[in-house]
Amino acid sequence: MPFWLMKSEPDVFSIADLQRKRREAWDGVRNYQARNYMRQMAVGDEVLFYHSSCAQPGVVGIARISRTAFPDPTQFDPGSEYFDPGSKPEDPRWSAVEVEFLASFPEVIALDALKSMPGLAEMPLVKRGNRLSVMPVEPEQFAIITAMARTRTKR
DNA sequence: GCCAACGTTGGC
DNA sequence: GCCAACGTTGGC
Repeated sequence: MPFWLMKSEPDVFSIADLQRKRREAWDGVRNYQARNYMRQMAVGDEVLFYHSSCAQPGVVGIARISRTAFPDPTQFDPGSEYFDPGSKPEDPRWSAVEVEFLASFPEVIALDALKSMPGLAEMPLVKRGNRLSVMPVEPEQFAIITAMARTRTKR
């Protein structure tokens, strides 16, 4: 089962928001590489939920894909900040998926901690200058991060 | 708020 | 198709 990591600014949409709403469309992605990854997602894929552009950036929980890629409605909405006048309804440029809440970690797995793990060195997330907001995660990497979350819970 | 890194745009 | 200018991301 494939695994992914998706970034969200908690001021805009946090893991607590997802927990409360249970399911939410993941829209507004306007990067082709990220979009292409979203189009590869399958129902049941697990997602590391990452908080970015905040006081403590890091992985904060787990979500699950509950609907595969569909045309992102915000691209056709002139009132949306994600409106894309170049995208045509007959040939939508941008995709969204739907995610479902699975778990919220009791503590943030901080970016610092992720950077210090040798097994995570190949993740785009920890590489300098990388800004990708949706990325695949190797099963081994997913296991390391969820184990970090469990270790923290026990202390 | 700063700024490095990177993606996109648009003139040529 | 090149590439400079510009905009955005995201950690700090």
